Amino acid sequence: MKDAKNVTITDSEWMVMRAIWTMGHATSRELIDAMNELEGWSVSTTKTLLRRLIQKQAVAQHGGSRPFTYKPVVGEKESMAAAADDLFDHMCAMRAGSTIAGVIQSRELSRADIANLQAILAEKAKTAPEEVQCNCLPGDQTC
Amino acid sequence: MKDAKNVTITDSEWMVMRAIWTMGHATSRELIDAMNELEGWSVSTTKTLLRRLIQKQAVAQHGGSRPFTYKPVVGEKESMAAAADDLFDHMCAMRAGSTIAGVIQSRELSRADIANLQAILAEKAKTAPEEVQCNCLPGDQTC
DNA sequence: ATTCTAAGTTTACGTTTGTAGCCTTTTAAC
DNA sequence: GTTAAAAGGCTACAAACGTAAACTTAGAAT
Repeated sequence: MKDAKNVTITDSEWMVMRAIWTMGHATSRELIDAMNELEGWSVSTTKTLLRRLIQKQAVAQHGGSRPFTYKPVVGEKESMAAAADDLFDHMCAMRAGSTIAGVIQSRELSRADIANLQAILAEKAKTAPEEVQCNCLPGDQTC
Repeated sequence: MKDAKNVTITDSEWMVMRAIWTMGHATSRELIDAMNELEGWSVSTTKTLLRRLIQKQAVAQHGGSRPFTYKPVVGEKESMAAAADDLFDHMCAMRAGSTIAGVIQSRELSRADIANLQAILAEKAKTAPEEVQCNCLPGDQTC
């Protein structure tokens, strides 16, 4: 799998990627129909997005003749991690904790998810610093 | 404080907001200097971003005469929560857990942050479902 | 009162994004 | 073999973004 870190997927493209990831592989027809149903997009819109995704090598065309099959090149998990990292990179490091707290509260998580997070936190607690510094401006300060 | 949900802050604008949030309030001069040091931006660039932030009412101008003082209208915490929610809204609900796990692992968290997250998780565990459904396509399926 | 300068305002411009129409090949059907 | 319907490709176009130059006005200094 290609490194998702180097591919920036836009909001609209993200919708197409979700469909492809879920389907595993799909023809343009299937994607066009799915996007039409999901987002109300016209045929052209999905085609354009698909083309752009191929251009940025997030998706690849397979099969020698029409209709081609389209498959993801970047993984879902990696792409999501990259997007999340990107977001948190833009935010104050000091506030990451409370932002994560908000996300956890607002999302549905399975028992397994929660157990996993608890394990990670327990491990992380061992080496956690007393404070995290604000990294918004040069020099130390609190935001 | 204005509802951050209704204001979309772009990546560049986000940098300016961080500075304003951290400073609490600032003159354009202070912001221009900070952005120049932080991002290497020209005077004009910071001025443009500031204007756009005022336009979308994320920042307000204060004081009757020059130089004006600029203050945040939207809160940092709310804006971060809105941005995070926006991100997770675009992702498969089924993968939220592992994405959060990735974030927690890659970010620095204070002891207090961790304790807080643990408390939230303990509470959430009480009513957690066995599974979270994929919500990428119409109809049930797994991605 | 005049002038200089910092602060603020207008305009600009290439790129990306969201959204979509139209043209051109294939393949499938007759 | 000719034709119609898909699939694919090319073009378009307004809005948003990132980045910045040029112009104008209001205080500050003389």
